[in-house]
Amino acid sequence: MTLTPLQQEFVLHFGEMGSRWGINRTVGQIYALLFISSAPLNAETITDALSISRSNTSMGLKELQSWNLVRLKHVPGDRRDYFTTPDDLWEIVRTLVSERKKREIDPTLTKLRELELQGPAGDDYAEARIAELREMIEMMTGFYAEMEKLETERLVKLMTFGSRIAGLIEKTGGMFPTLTKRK
Amino acid sequence: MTLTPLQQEFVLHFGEMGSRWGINRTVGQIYALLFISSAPLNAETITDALSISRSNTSMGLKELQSWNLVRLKHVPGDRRDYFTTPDDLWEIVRTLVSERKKREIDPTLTKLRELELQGPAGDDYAEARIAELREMIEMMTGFYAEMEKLETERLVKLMTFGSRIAGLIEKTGGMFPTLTKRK
DNA sequence: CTTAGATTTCAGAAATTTCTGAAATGACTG
DNA sequence: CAGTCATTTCAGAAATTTCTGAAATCTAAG
Repeated sequence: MTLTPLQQEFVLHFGEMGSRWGINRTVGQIYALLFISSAPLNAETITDALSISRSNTSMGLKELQSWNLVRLKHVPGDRRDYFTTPDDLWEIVRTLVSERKKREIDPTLTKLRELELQGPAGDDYAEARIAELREMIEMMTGFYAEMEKLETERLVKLMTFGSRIAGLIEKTGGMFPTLTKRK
Repeated sequence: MTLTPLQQEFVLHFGEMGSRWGINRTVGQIYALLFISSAPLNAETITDALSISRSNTSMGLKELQSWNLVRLKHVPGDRRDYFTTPDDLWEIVRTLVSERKKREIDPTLTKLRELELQGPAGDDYAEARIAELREMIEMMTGFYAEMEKLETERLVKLMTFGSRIAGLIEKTGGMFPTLTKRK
């Protein structure tokens, strides 16, 4: 398969960006290619579209699968595996956020709690700082847990009118007295 | 300077995590060390607390400065540079988010717009996909721009009562008619 | 059971990133 | 403006990550 110039440039860009994230260039390229392909692709096709080795493709796909970022499809009468990305961009974003949280945030939260449990270490400042950090992460993950429950439609509304919401808070003292009275 | 076991473990953890982000181990460790130190530290101190080379410390600090994650202080009568992290965790988070946006999101948005301007490339699916992605990123960065304006206090409220807000949207038809009538 | 894809694994090669020590630069002090 | 201390730069060394080709494994079909 030969890529159109548009595809080519898109794929290369995501390869570059991939490195700024935690993922490597090839994985970024594979993902980008699947993302802009209307039909599922098999490993062979990816391999020659990106001019990489077959084994590299295999590892890249494995990595993407471990992130839940690609879907496996089967074409009747063909026993090769075909891959796609979900059509729904929101689904993709949700997956991305949730996986990054799992890998980047959760282990840290666990570690911080662990450190706190080890009890007073005679280093008040460090202890206070760790507690403070843990509390902030807990607040943010708590918020995230709530957001996670919302359907796409409401999330879009929230984002589209985001800022007004904050102003709105001030006007809801009656509904949520604890909300405006706190602190 | 010798680290307490608590500091040691904290620093090592952030070194590890650093790699899962885009930053390297040493940079993560330097940041972690500054974060849990009550007073500003100079390069020499960091160098021997972490057992790394002086030049590595210099490069790490430079990197952290380019991220705006670290503040330079001066101790009267001492001409060495001293470094700290901001006391306010919210400030740190804001910086982090804004820098990551600048490095990870903005260049992609620019690239996508650029690709769209190159005009019809006879690849309808890819073009549609790119437009869709651009729109989503625009919505999210728009939302972010609004959030950025909020003071900490309101942000905390928003996060603490996050989920209820979404429910609230439904009840504000009178205030924001376009909000509930859309689509 | 055998054969023919298809995919995965893995050890080493290649590429990239990180780290170091030495030298260069900068900047304050007497 | 010479001397001292602090910081930065940089070329090469060391470490790590990524990639490849060959071999191993897996799976469906005959």
